Amino acid sequence: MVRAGLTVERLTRAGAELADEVGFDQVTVSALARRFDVKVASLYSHLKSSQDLKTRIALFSLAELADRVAAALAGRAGRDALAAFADAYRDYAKEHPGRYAATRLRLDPETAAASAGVRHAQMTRAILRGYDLTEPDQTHAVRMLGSVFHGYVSLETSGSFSHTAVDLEESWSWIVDSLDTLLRTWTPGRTPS
Amino acid sequence: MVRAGLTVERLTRAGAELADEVGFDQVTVSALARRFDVKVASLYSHLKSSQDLKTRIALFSLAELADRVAAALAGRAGRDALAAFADAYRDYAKEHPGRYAATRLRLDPETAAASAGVRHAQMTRAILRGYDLTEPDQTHAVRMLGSVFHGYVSLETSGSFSHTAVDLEESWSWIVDSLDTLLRTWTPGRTPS
DNA sequence: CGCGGTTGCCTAAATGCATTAGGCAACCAC
DNA sequence: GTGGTTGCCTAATGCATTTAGGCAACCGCG
Repeated sequence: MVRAGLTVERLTRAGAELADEVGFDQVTVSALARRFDVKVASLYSHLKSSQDLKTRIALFSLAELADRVAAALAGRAGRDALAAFADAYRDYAKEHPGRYAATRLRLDPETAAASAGVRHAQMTRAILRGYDLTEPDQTHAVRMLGSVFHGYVSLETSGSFSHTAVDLEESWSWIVDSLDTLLRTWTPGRTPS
Repeated sequence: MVRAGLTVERLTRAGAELADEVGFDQVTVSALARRFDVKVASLYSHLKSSQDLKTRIALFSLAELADRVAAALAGRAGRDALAAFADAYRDYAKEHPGRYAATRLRLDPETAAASAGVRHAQMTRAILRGYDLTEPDQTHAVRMLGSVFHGYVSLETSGSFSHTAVDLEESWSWIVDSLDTLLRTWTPGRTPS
C-alpha cells in the first residue's frame, strides 16, 4: 500500500485550489480527501478540524495576496501606487475567487495578529504616505480604501453589478481616479463643508 | 396532537431571527425545526430545501432593508440624503447582522430581478439626483457608493477595523463627508488629473 | 352535527460530512 | 534487518438534508 504523502502544506495548497474551483464555502475535508484519493479520516492526522483547514487556507491566501500586492507596489508612489494596489487586489479576486473569499474568513485575534493581514494594513498605510494625510485622517483613509476595494470586488464577484451595461473596467478606473483626487485635494484638518 | 401552525412566512421570519442570533451561515432547517418544536421533515411541506429557506430569508431582509432606507430617505436630498442612506444601511447591519449577511446571498438572475434589490439600486440613483452627474458617471458613482458602504459594513462587522484605536463613528462620518465632497465637486465629463 | 377530503405534521430511512478511536503496515534510522 | 514512528486505514457516532408514505386534525358542506 503506497502512501499518499500528505502534508499540511500540500493539503492547504490543494484546499486553496479546491476553493477556487467550487467556492470557499464548499471546501470540505471530505472533498479534499477525495482529491487525494484517500480516506477522510486520514486527513485528521494533519488537520485538527474542518475549521483548521479553512483557517490555513485563509492564512495562505492572505500571504499570497500580500506578496502580490508588495510586488505590484515596488517602485511606485502616489496615484501609480494606488492604482497598482487596487488592481493587484482585484486581479487576485478574479483569478482566485475562492482564495479571495478565504481572506475574508474571520480569524481569532491572535491568529489575525500573526497573519499577513498586518502586512496588508502596512502597505495600505504606505500608499497613503504619497498623500498629505496625518492621523487620524490617515486611519480614516485606510478604512475607506479598504472598504471601497473590498466592497467593489465583493459586489462585482457576486454579480451585483452585472445588471447595468456600463463597463466594469471603466467604473473601476473612475473610482480609483476619484479616490486619488479625493486624497490629493484633502487638506489636513479640513472639515468638508 | 395540536398543530404548530407553520407557514412559509412564519418560518422565514423565524429564520431571520435565527440568522441574527447564530449567523446566517448557521441557519439550518434542523435548527429552525427545533425552534418550533417540530420534526425536521415537517418543514419540507413548506420549504423546498435548505437553499429555499435561505433565499426566502435573503428576500425578506432585502425588502426590510429597502423599507428602512426608503423611510430614512423621505424628504431628504443631497448630503442629508447620502448620510441618511449610509446610516440606514450601517444601522441595519449592526442591528441585524444575520439578515444583513443574508442580503449578500447570491440570487439567481430572475429571483434577483424580482427582489427588492432593484429598489436599492433605484434609491441609490435617487440620491445621486442631488448631485450633478450624468451617465455613465452616475453608474460609476452608484457602484462606488455601493462598494464603500457594503465594504465598510462588511469589514467593520468582521472585526477588520478593530485593530486600530481610532473611533469607528468618526471614520464613518469622515468617509460619508468625503464622498459628499467628491460628488459635489465632480465636473461632468471630467478626467481627473 | 357529522362526514369526507385536504392538509399538516409525523415516522422511517437513505445519504453525506465531521470527528474520534484504535489497528496495521510502511518507512526511517541504526 | 529490526524496532520505533508515523501514515493511512476500518469502524463507529452524531448531526444535517431530503424523500416517501401514513394518520390525524381541521374545514366546508350538506
